[in-house]
Amino acid sequence: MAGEAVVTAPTRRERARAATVDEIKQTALALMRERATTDVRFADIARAMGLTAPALYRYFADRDELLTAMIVDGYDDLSDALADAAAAVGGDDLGALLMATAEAYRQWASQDQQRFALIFGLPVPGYAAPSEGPTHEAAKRAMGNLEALVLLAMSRGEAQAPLVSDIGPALAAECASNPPVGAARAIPHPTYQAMLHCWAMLHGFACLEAYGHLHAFSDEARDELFIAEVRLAARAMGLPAPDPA
Amino acid sequence: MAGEAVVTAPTRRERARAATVDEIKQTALALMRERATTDVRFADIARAMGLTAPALYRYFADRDELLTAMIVDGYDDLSDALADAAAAVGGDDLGALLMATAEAYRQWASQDQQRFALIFGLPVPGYAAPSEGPTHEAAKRAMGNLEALVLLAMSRGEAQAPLVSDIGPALAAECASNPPVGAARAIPHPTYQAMLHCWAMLHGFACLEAYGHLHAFSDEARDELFIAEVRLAARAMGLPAPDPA
DNA sequence: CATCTCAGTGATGCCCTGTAACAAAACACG
DNA sequence: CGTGTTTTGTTACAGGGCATCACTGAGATG
Repeated sequence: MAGEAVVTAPTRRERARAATVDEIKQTALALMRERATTDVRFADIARAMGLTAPALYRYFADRDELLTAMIVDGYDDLSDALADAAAAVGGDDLGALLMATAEAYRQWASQDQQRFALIFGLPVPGYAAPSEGPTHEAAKRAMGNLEALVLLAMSRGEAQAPLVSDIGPALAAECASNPPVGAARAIPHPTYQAMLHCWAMLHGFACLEAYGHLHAFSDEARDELFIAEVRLAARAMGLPAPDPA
Repeated sequence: MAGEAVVTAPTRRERARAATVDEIKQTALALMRERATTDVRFADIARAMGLTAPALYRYFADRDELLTAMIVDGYDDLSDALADAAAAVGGDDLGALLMATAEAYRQWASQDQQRFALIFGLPVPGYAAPSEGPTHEAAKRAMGNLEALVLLAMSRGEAQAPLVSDIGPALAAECASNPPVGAARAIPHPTYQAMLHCWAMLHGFACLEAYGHLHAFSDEARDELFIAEVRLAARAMGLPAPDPA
């Protein structure tokens, strides 16, 4: 019976539906931010939208399904934020690119604590993340941004030897045979290792700051600290040290 | 009426009560681990203990109160784990001390994901962290361990110049006047900065690993990676590079 | 023994999730 | 325009967790 009209333009109804789905996600996010929690009540979302709770089940089978959708959105948004930041620099200065990407990661985490927690934190109470699912995608994409930077540096001949050159056998084997990220094969292992170092530092800083564990410092001090840390990481990777943004 | 017997030894009843309080927390933790969630149901805890739910309200006014207690315990336990790891090394080798402390942090996060999330993640659903409360304590204590190491290195004359020596004015001012951690005043600012770098890296690695975002690597590769990262951080701080554990 | 305190229970109210049966609006088409 | 279908939303309800209350029984106290 049905099965034909798949490629046609979205009908009026489909557009309305998509808008509602979006409104639900936005409302849920707003509630998360307001309550500083990733634990959203379906009933509250509905109330905030002037609906009754069961209505939402027309759009999401489950509370988990909503969360999954929001997590996927989060991936995309973070990816976009990083890409946009890099694009805004214009492709010239490698150090500036790194700094902009790092700063974008940091900003995103701080301004979107809830989504950051959704993506990188423990699974939300009831939510069981599909194992081997989108979680790995997030990690790969985040790393992918750094990776692109390093590849660019190598192709330009601006990359220098990373600070630590020894590397364990298991890590070397895995990077060569089954690289965790796309083009890892083309990156020298020590450099790859330094990239992971950079990511860990970046992620750690973002977590600590986003969750308020760095609030003993003023905003300015945190900014300075972050810049210095990115410069340090750049040095570890053998990339040119970025200027303070 | 009452108000005298405060310093006396705990009575039989008090001991029983303390034991029950402890059993409740242990049971809750076991359930968290089992279900891979920080969301514990009061009813389930009671069931697991052979009680009915209302009985727990004799010991904790609230689900939040239980969580708060568990968070505080978590701080202490993490602190202890780090201190124990350092103590087990015996005070000789500075590099080994750093490696042991770092490894303890990592281990604790991985083996105790739920408590790690409890301490360093977003506040649990209902729980509103008292601003300026125990959260800062956790951060200070974690940093305190690194701090002690650096101070030890300095007193022994084993500390070298950190890799990045420039430091921003705001950070310098705050370290001097109102140090976020105890003895920061006595530590050169660039070294202090490198310490924070180390902590961020450590925390980031712990988070990524504990929450499964590093599972693209085998256990061995992760071990090697971690060792390399700690050595890199040691170098950044101007400490002697630790041998692989 | 009489009394008091406290751990624990069953019953209860409230709220949230998710399902089911039903009403009404939007749409499709003769 | 009118009729039948799809979609959206509603109310009603079962299931379960949180938290309170009034009550019982056991252990401590005089």
